[in-house]
Amino acid sequence: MQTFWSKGYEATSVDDLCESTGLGRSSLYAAFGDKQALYLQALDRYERDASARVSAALAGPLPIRESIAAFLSRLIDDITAGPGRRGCFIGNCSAELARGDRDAAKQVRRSLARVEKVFREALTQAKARGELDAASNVVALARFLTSGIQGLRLVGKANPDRQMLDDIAKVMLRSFTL
Amino acid sequence: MQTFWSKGYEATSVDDLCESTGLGRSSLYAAFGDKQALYLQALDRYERDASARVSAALAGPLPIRESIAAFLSRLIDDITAGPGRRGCFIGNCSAELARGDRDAAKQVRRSLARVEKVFREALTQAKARGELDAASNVVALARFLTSGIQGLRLVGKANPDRQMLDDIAKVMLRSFTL
DNA sequence: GGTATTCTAGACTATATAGTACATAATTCC
DNA sequence: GGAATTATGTACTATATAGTCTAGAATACC
Repeated sequence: MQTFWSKGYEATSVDDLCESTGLGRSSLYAAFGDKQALYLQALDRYERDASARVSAALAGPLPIRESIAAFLSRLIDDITAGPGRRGCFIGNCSAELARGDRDAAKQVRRSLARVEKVFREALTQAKARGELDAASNVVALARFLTSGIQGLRLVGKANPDRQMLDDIAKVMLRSFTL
Repeated sequence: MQTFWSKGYEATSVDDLCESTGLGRSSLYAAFGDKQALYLQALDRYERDASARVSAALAGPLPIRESIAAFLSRLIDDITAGPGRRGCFIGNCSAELARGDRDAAKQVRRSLARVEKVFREALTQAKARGELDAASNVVALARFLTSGIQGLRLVGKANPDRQMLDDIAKVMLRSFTL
């Protein structure tokens, strides 16, 4: 997963995968099928990790706006201080899948929908608690967040500048004031 | 440019480029240098086109919020009805190449900065005309738009669903009310 | 019109890559 | 402990690819 995430599908060779997994070629093919199958499994693993992270960030007792602010702040930490310039694996896949890989496209849609759902549910609860305007469209807000994260990670990949990313997050957060 | 845009760097072969340009191999190499040089030139061309499009969209007599709304609407038209699933060439490059190619990463930063600048200048003028809150941070707003477009194009690439993209644009626009 | 220069097509080279075959090593199971 | 099964290392195949080279066509120049 790390290797595909860092290098992308096309730029990752099976030899790279053997090295990063420590497996021989035969074992790799026996365990995961071909390169594309392994890619999809890596993507699946990433999806679970990522949606769990979002879920955990929103689960606390804090008001939703604070939770989202903390989540975005940690995201920016990761972009600027993490093992740089990898972006979001799902976003990378979406960008690269111009190749015409229908399976990968389907999985990207599923992953994005899953993240959107986590946001939507948290926002729905927050709205019920009165933390959001009663007229708020939680579906639209969840979609906005999902897309916004992709934007942050993508521009942050090319230019991991905290001030810039903080600016973006700050404007995003204004959509979640009561 | 079209070919690199549609297929990405790694997935585009020199044969593909010969076919789409109608040039033979020798002519291609003579005219543009190697594959990477041609890629950077294609990216440069895209940057000029894209920033000119943004510039034109914001130049009219309409209030800035209307201009941005119209721009986003046309962007969504393009994502949903255009020759599908290509995303933004700059964003694709950021996703694919920011990993190792320093030149490409630099050009992506420059392109994003150029778009940001176009937004910033238009927003500054709009603010002076009283179309934005006097306390607006036009730099942050410009960055937010630049990033937001990347997000739209990226999620729209995987899932060119107008309703979803309209939802996102709607929330984005709320940041530009007086 | 003929020579010099530039351009172009396609063969060619060297290399990298995905996937397979097969022999050997490890493990299981009785 | 030994046979049967499973896992693994490595050589191999077929193919694709970036970039070069050369012979010949097109063009420019006088």
